[in-house]
Amino acid sequence: MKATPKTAPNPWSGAGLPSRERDWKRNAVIRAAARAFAARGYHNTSLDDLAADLNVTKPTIYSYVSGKEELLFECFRQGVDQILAGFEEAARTGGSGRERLMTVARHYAIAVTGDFGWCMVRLEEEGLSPAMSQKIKTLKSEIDQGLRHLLREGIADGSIRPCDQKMAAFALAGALNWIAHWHRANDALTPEQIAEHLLEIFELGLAPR
Amino acid sequence: MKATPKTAPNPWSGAGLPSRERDWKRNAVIRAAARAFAARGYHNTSLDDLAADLNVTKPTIYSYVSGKEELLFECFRQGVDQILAGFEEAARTGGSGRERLMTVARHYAIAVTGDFGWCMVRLEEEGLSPAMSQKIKTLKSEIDQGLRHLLREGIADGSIRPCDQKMAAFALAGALNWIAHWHRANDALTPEQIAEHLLEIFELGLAPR
DNA sequence: AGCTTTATTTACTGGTAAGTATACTACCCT
DNA sequence: AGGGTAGTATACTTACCAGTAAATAAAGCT
Repeated sequence: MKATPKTAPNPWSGAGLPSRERDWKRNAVIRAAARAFAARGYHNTSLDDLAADLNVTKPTIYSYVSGKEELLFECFRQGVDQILAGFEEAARTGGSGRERLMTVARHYAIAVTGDFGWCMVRLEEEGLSPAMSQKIKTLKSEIDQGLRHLLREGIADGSIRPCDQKMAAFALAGALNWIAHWHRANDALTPEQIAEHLLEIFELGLAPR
Repeated sequence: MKATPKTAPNPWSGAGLPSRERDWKRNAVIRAAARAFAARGYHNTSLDDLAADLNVTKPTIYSYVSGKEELLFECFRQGVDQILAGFEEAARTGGSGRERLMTVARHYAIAVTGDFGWCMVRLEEEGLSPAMSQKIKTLKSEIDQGLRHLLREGIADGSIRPCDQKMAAFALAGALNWIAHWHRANDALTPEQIAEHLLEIFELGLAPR
């Protein structure tokens, strides 16, 4: 269990620390956790490991989050928030259903390749408290419903071919989530480019036109 | 950690056990492990839990497999084997690239919704021994290459529109793997039907024709 | 200065689970 | 029958790790 390379500056690095930075520190903890979970997996990352990454000891972490589960959930939520922001932007910018779907997909790809992508995609409810499990399901379902809604609207406005929205939403989510499994930070393609390519495949299909 | 309901008959249930059933028992262990991992997650399933599912004690499990890691790998491999069998069948039956892709997708969907689906899709190399990790990567890559190959051939024979094969293979694998996350055993759709629906989306695309 | 609060550490607890040494049991072979 | 062998169980060791109690240090206030 070696320390994750920390690219972002560490708030504990120096000595003098302005005091209301509590939130900033909390976020640093969450971000470091997300990186560590992505690199080593949730169960293979002990809070002592994480503390070491941050040059801090375990009880310090407990002063920012209630426990490991909350840490995981926060990572999950930050990732989901980025995706939900995509839906909001799509609603703001408007356009056809297909165009809005593209906007969402772009945000989705960025979120999924970011620090929180792993937590978002890989987090399962197994072994988590029922309350937590429920919150996660709700957020996941929100994304699913958002996709279906966009598909429906696209079909209504003629920008999307009539199709099984449930299946199409699953296919899209699957393809987008899967990016987290194969994308590497130094990949030749940017998340935006990946989103473009994937959406092109979904739009045009595999059969010759 | 309650016991997984065992639908398949348990080879220890009775008393008299024909002796050469060693392989059958080993497979029962692996299958039970796959079910338990899928239900409760790998890290949340102790070998004692698993042993209890089988009405046996932990050392017995160790007489069939070398440890938890091997157990996991066997589950993974059995799932992958089903998918690879799909490629073989596709090669046997022939047809256009697109038709063969459909054959593979059907097998894929069946594999992914089966007992070993979870292990196959969710297994990551984190925290596994390097040797194991390598074997897993190799098998995964074999599937990926198979998909790309089929896409290439489909493009060559004109049954598939020219497209980025790498991206298309990732999109397909993602959508197919994702089935394991949302499909439930009592789902209205059979794996075959799911494969049909998904492939239709991929073939025709989302844009109106 | 001294008193209070907040941030962080050192040192511990309790529980869980992987893996193992050893003993027991039952079948098989001659 | 008696000795071997495969399979299974009991009971243990070892390690790890989430979470906590109590102590210390630093910053702020009056």
